Amino acid sequence: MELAKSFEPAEIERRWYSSWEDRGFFKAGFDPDRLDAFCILLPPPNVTGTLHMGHGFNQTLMDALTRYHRMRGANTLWQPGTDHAGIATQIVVERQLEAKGVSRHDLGREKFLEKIWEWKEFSGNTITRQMRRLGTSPDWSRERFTMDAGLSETVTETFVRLYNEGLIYRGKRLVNWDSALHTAVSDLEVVSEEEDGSMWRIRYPLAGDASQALTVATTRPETMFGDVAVMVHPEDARYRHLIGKKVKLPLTGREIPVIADAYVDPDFGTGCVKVTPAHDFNDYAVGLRHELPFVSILTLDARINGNAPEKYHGMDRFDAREAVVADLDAFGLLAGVEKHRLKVPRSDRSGVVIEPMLTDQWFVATTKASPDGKSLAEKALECVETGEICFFPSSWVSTYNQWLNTIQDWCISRQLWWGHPIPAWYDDKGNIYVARNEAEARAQAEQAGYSGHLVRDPDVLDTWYSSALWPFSTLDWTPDYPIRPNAALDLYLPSSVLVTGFDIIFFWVARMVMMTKHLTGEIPFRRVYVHGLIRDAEGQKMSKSKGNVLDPIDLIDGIGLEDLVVKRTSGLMNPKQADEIEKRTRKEFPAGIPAFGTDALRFTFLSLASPGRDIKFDLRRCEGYRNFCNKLWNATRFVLMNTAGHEGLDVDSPPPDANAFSFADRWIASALQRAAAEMLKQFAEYRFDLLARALYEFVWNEFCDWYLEIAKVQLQEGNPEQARATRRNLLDMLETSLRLAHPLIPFITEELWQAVAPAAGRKTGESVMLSRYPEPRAEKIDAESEARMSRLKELTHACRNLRGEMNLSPAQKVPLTICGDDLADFVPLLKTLAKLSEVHVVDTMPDEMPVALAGETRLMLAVSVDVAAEAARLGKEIARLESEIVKSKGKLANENFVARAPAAVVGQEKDRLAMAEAALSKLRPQLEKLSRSWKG
RNA sequence: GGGUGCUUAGCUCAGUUGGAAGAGCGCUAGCCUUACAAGCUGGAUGUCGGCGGUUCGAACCCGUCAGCACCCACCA
Repeated sequence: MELAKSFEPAEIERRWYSSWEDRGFFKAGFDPDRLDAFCILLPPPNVTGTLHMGHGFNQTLMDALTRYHRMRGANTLWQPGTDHAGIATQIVVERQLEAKGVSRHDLGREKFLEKIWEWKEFSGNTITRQMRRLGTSPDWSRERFTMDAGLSETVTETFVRLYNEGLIYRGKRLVNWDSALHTAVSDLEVVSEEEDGSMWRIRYPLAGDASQALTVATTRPETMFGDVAVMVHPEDARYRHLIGKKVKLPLTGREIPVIADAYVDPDFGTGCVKVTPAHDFNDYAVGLRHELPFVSILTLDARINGNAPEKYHGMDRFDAREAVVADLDAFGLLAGVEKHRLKVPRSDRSGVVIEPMLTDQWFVATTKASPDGKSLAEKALECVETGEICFFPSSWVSTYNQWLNTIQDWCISRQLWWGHPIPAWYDDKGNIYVARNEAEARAQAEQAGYSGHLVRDPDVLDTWYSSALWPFSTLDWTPDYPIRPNAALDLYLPSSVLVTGFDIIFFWVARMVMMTKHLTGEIPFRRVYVHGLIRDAEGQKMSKSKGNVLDPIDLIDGIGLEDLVVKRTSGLMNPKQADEIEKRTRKEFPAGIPAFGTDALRFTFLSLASPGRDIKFDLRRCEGYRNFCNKLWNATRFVLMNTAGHEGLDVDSPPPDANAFSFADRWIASALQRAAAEMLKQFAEYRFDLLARALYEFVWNEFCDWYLEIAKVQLQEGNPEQARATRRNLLDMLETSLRLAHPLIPFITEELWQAVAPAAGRKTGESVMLSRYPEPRAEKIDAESEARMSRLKELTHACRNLRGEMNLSPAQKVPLTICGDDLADFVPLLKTLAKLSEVHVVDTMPDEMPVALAGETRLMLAVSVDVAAEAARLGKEIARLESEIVKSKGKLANENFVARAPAAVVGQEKDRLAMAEAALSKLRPQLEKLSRSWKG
């Protein structure tokens, strides 16, 4: 098999993925003989979405883990699937209809849902297709969708259970209302940003005495029609005498009481607060405390309703604000207005200002005790507290705890059409029947003595409700498990590790723990690995509107500048940004983006995955790791070129004579074991950055830089048995390295392994995926060979350094004279590594120049020398040694140091001093001789 | 208001029980040395954010200040 001269990823990737998938290599393992089970849940991406860098990163980590455990022989399941993403998907399809001038209401619910299903069918494979480009290895045959029949049944079943346990309830509550999307949203779906606004001061005249007035301060004057009180601090001397009196609500004439509540901060605003319980969360609490009425003054699309004076009916809330202010001013009731920075709550999805709105909604009671005595939140806290679930890095525990300790009930109903319908039916009188289906609901109603018409609740559930069930719903959980057997649940719940970004710890992680623990009694996963966000090279979040989005597929395949510009500037919400984005893109990527291939991209993600950090994605890193792939590629070419056609290299042929292996052969085997052990350790600790580095350093810095060069010498100068040993060792090291690297860079390793493994005597036709991950073998660690190797490296560096300092051309081979014991093994290697014409080992050094030191060994290159430059070089070195000696002596003279530091540290210091003094004693005479010859 | 993380070479970042600071990229000098110019060899570069403390010894532990980023709650 001939390898191309350089690594060309595109064709390789195309070939291998389908071969793996077709041969069923990703399928979940159910082998009872295997001891370990390893399971990862794919955080289900939006079914109609496209892959972004965050997915790429997240999935690369999961795939590395999955491939690793699979190769180590565990039963493995990477459970894939997609999410229906209620609001997001509905918005997309509504926009498409809008473009044709049709609204969802024109179509009606059923037709609209049909349209969404059509869109799902059309675009639903995009993201899973893209995942395949990343080389991911989930069990596609088990792919699930949150709205599959089975998963939907689980949604219904769990809803009914939780309702029957009193953990789901319906009630009229103040909720976050998105007036554009016409739905409630949960607390987590509201984002507050500081914005410029105004604070108006409005006089509320005292009832019966218009000469007196309380001045309230408000940022939302239009809500005054819903005011039911004015409150002051009970101790506030300015207003204490007015508590219990009434004021006249301007523009309406309605009389409302002045109440006292310690919630008021006397130093803020005017110290008088208007109380609007139906449109403000704090006021809502005040209203409950003081048993005030709740007056809602807005319609569901945020227009003024009939509870306000007629003049304002139907006005948009912001128009009403202006009108109210103007009218107050006209009546002389406006006391003033100031600019004011305030946090404005906006809907995460639509961007409109959230309106607290009193509506009937469904909630999960997160802090209410369940029948077994503990609330969902308590159980979720307990799982982490006991260590059943561990976070990596562990610092996320406090975030998790803090949220669960202050959690509010979770609003799970959405006034949308796309999602899981709520399994509740109502009779004429509004009685609720929660049931698995209409027949069951009817039975309940009849039992209650009602036989009339039942109406199903029109709402659907929050998308995150079904996501919270993901750990067991995807494993086809049934209510009668474990009576009804389910091997997948037996083996894969709890899953091993959840790999996710911190942005969904609340949305998803905490809720999975609450629901899974309560409903199945099991934790959903044993570990949570929390990674950072991928940002652009400047550390900015990637977003379409900033035009700084990178598409992982473009990094794999490459993209021309013009295509990239078009991609980044089309479909913008605000087309005005296009020019700026185009300019920046042209500046940042003047030549577009080259094709790096999947393996390079994966290796980059892994290398950047340091814990507790967001990632500034730098294309140059990607380039560096593509080069690494190329290095591996060419190292393989070298090995194959030098082994092809030789006999006795496969593992089944008799092993070479033990002493045919050199210390270098044993050293590289030892180094490989250390690398393998390091990889295992770092896999266990989720230090993907460190394991990528361990591999990189071994392959490039040890195997390629040193061993391959040494192997050249051994092949050329060794006897046939030694050459055979070297060839076997080359194949062995390389074959093992490829297995070691496979979970990180699956495509290139498979391609190369197919050529290397047969040469090494492993069966052909198989896949590196089916091979065993290298277990570190401690007996291969060879300290003596390592010591000899570091000696050789030291000598080589000394020679090269000398050459460099003397400006010798790499082409110029020079003779070396060297003084020391036990150098015989090194001579032939040194000749090649340091480009020497010959090497003389002598007992005493002749008086010639120049001389360098490697440890205590003196070496000399026999070349004519620029005496002045050489004197300067020696002088510099001597000065360095002298300062080292001063430092060491100082330390050793410190009684405290000698007395208190560990013996090993003191010993180390003594050695250091001895070495420096010995070196100095050799260099000083050298410099003297040099100066004499210079003068002479 | 509460909480978290970060600050190390020009850039991006490692530094795992405290023992004389590392990598990649970039820079620089020189090389097409038959695996690789996506490469090889040599070189330069740091008061480890500031200040205090603990210690024989601090990038690392403690305190404090500053800057940056983020999360949660939220003052009408």
